[in-house]
Amino acid sequence: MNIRATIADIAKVLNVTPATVSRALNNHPGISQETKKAVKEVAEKLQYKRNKIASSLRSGRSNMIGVIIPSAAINFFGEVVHGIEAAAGEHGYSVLLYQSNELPEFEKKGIEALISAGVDGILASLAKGTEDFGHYLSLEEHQIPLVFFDRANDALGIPSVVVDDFTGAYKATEHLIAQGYKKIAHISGQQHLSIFRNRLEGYKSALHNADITPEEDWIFKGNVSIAAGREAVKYFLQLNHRPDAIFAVEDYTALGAVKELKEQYIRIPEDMGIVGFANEDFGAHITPSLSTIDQQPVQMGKEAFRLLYDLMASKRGDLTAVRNSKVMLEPIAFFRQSSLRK
Amino acid sequence: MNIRATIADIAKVLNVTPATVSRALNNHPGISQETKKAVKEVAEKLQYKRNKIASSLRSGRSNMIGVIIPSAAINFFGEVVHGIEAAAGEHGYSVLLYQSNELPEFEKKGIEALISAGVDGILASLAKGTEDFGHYLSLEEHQIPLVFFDRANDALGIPSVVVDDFTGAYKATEHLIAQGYKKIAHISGQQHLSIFRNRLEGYKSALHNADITPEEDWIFKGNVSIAAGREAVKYFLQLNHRPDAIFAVEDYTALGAVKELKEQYIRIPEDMGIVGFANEDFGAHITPSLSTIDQQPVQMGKEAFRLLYDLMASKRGDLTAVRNSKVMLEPIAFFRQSSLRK
DNA sequence: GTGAAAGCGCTAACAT
DNA sequence: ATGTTAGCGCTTTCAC
Repeated sequence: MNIRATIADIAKVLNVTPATVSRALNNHPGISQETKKAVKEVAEKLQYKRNKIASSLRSGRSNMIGVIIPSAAINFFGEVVHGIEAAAGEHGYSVLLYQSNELPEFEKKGIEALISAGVDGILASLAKGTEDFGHYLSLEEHQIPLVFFDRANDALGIPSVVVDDFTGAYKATEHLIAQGYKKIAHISGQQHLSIFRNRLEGYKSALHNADITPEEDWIFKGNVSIAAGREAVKYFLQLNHRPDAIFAVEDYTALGAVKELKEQYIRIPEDMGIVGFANEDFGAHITPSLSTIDQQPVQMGKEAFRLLYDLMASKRGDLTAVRNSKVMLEPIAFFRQSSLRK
Repeated sequence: MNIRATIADIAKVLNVTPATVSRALNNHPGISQETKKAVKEVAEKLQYKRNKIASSLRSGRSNMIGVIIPSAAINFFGEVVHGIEAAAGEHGYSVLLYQSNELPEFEKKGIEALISAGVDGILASLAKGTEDFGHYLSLEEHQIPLVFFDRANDALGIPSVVVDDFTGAYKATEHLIAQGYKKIAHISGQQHLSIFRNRLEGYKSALHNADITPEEDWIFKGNVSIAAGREAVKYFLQLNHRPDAIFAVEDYTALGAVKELKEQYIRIPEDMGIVGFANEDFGAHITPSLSTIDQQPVQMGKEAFRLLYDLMASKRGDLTAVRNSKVMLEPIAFFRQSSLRK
């Protein structure tokens, strides 16, 4: 069986037309059960596999979606992709993956590649540095639906799936307060990404509700990286009113903070409590193990696909229904050694 | 510009035929320079993008390759993918990524999906559990070239790119000997994967060359996981001649060992030296930091693509030239706290 | 150096 | 319930 069987081959065997075979294979309504059965049997016997290329060309749909992630090396995104793949698979969609490597130029190239690969829709999580969204907006012209997950920008009116960052940050901060920490600092991220802004707000709100007025100095605006975590710690340690706890916007930043603190022989959690965000794999393995907020990545992937699926279905129709829709997932707290001093 | 420009549109503007435009765009020899220039200018102006679907259908080539990895969450594979993407991009190829999640069934599904997506070639790294290679061998029937990277099986006669595992293991073991460890154990992996077998051999060889005769007990055959590392340690610790160092087949296994040792209050590296393999991200972050062997993942990805590229080029031609070709990369040692006691 | 014509494999109007 | 026909956009003989 060296050459692939086509619809015509099946048609010939059964003395029907290719159109009938196509319809049978696609479970069209107006085809008799017997014909469907017969067609499928022959297809099986001939090891027929649908030629997606031809199908796409004719139908204008590819049953492929594109996914753009900053980096597959970040565990969280790997998990989201699992969720996406699971949901996509259920609906007969394949997933094309692209890594932006946190670079806007790569993002742009990725989008172009996905467009010309003929994907029916795109799921994306923004690179940290992306501030110009032109390449994303261009998808509209191509009638290719787009859904953001995790790293979204609310101002664009593009549907998104995120964890409830505000609540997550609130929980983290509240927990540090409950552990008896008094001067809780925050290492924040790029403010053009909604998720980072919302975490900052959640942090502020928790302090406010506990009648704590944060010093200006307690908020360090970094760029979300191990290095930023280290810098932030250096900065905090030379303050007059040195903080006694840090809520970091994200686990890698928290990791940088932990490393720096250890090198400076500051005890965690005794002298400084730490909570991160994202529940990255390494958090459970480092010493002390890292408290963090889980973002339900698999669930996030599934929801993101579901949203995109609806958009693709209603493509030429009522887009406004899903416009601006935003799915929020509940964050789950994992408190470990780095913040448990009681 | 809502609807995509086609070759026919360009042809109309220039009063030539679509065939000429196609040839100009593809830099065919028998087309005048002026025509090429004119065509390309109009294409630019009309924002023409080649419809890859149509192109694929007609030419039988898609300029896409598929990559199957066990898990994007394993850092190493993410890096390899970077390398693949870089090399592929240079040659105008896009990359379709599939995660097998270490499950042979998913591997099979992935291959089928990639075939029907019309990829021109496949790069794959085997799932740990894969022992039946039928789905890979079926690619031959489809004339789709295949190259393994990292997790290969030599017996299949399929070209592969791997790090020189023997030498890497040798270096790791030699280093432990140099650090004064006397009873060096090895946690091994599934023996049907060449890389794991070769690491075992490298380990044995280094011991042999140092006139150390390994006890039978010192080799623990695990399944490459954190859990396996823990089990191995439990096993080693109850031996009469308890080992004083462990060379683990891979970093996650080493991590399991480290965790277990720490829980049992056995000091690393004083009482037990540890070396892993793969240079996973977390290795630099845990305490103590993990000694390991880097596999040059980016380079590996680039080489793998290059091999596949050659295979795709010589598709109908002389396949035997590249048959069985095996690229070996030099492993690079990173010795950190977990094995440095001098 | 360029044109004419055919067709990759499939699907979707329009018939019947 | 099925057949007929046409064509998605491109590439590739075969002409000239």
